[in-house]
Amino acid sequence: MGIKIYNTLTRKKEELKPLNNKRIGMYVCGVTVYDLCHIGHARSAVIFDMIYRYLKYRGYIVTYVRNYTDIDDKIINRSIKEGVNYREISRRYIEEFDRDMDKLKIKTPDITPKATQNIKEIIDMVTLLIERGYAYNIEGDVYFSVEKFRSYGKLSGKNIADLLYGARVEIDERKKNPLDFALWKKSKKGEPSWKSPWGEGRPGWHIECSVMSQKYLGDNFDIHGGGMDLVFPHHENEIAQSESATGHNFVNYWIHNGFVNINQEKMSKSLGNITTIKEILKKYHPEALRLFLLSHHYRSPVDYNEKEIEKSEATLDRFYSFIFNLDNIIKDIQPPTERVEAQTHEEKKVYEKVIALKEKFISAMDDDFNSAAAIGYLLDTMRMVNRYLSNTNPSNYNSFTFGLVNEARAIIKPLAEILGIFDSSPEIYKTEKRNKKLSLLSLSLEEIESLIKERNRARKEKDWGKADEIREKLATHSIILKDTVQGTIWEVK
RNA sequence: GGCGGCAUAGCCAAGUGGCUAAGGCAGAGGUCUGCAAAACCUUUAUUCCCCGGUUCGAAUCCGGGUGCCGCCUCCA
Repeated sequence: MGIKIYNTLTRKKEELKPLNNKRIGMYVCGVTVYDLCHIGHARSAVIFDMIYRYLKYRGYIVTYVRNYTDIDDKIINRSIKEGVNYREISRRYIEEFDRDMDKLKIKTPDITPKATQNIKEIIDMVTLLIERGYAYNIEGDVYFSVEKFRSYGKLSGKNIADLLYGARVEIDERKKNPLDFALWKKSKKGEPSWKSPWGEGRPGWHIECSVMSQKYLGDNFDIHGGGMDLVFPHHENEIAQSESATGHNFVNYWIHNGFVNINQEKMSKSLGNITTIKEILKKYHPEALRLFLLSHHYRSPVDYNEKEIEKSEATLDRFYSFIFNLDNIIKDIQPPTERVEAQTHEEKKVYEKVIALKEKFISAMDDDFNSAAAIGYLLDTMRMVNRYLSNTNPSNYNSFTFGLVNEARAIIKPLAEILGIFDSSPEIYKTEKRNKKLSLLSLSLEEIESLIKERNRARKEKDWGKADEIREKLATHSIILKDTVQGTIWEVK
């Protein structure tokens, strides 16, 4: 059994059958670069990054295209507001986007085209659509005629009559149908514009994705993705444009990710609850955000709040402690050359659990990328190994123990890499997390360390009162102390 | 008005016809510790919004009800 994908077009889970054997073309709508990216963008990026990584893990050769919409009303509005060229706005926010993606460990897609670099191709497709009778020019504005495309509405499950009935669209008397959408917009004075057969203007929003996907992936390709909200009208319009232009089927599998709410409310400018990636990463480790997002099925709506991401952070801590323990156990040991058979009932149980992880993980991911279930299996395995280790006296560790630990590490590592979490070394993770938290504190590193020294002097003299006093003082600054055999270590809560 | 989705423990969440209803957080008990913390172990839903039906068997399928949400306007 291969990978099954929920296809928005058919509303069913379907087995993935690529057009070209092991090759897969995947296009995901990127961002309009007019502002900082928020957690909703992060979700889409993380989800499709996970899908991209997983498809590659399963042996597919994926060509992943994600565009930048770098010309649009919103960009123009912002440039007018700030009194700078629109290119300055798009350049700035592309940079910000790339920085966010980098921090979230999003793999860079194979191709990241920009709309403004494809103006010639856009004009060509609009010309073709006019020639074929699907589009018409009115005083320099070119519209797509939805009535000409027979299956308009097939992706979103709507039809033209229903859409018109409840429509809140502005009526433009010049359009043949109120639902007709712009392929090319005549530019106003001072706006960015390109020469075209219809006069100076710029592309509409939908046409760029039709053009860029076709250019890099061909007339018909495998996967097209984006946020749930893009189903209508954006993706519906893409289908209309592309299928009208080529005369045949456009995309085989449509994948859409669910939305992120903030404290049970929809994110919106008017509510003032837009939570940017930047803001979140100031306080929390990027892997905590990834884990939070991937712990929910990609199609479900997700409610973001600080309590939830702190839970994810706690899980991450636990996981890295686990890896740290494993690493310590096998640190000074030569890896066993022969697999040692499990002897006791308990050994057999834990060994089977470890060996079964990979298959379970894959079967969860094969089933419409169920990363939440996959993470569950990972944590379940972790608990089983911990149980075995806690029931075994370190002095009784034998070649089975070392073999088991080795095997567990070898199985977990590549699976964690698919999710982009549990992927770092425990030391790096700890340092990154500590530095992040420390930057939010009023205490400096030196102050903390000198207080710890003072406390340890008091402890030596068994002055518990003073020692506890210092510990509490640090606690009020969110510094948690742990007295271990190796000495006192500290962490920022 | 049209189209679509969701409802599983205190909370988050997987599971869509049959093995003990994953996993996480919080709670309780324990190991460790000067006391803690962290880490680790154990434990926590006879039941899946309600009512009816199909079936040998339903959280899962069907019908009805209730509640929540999304899209139809720029939006990831």
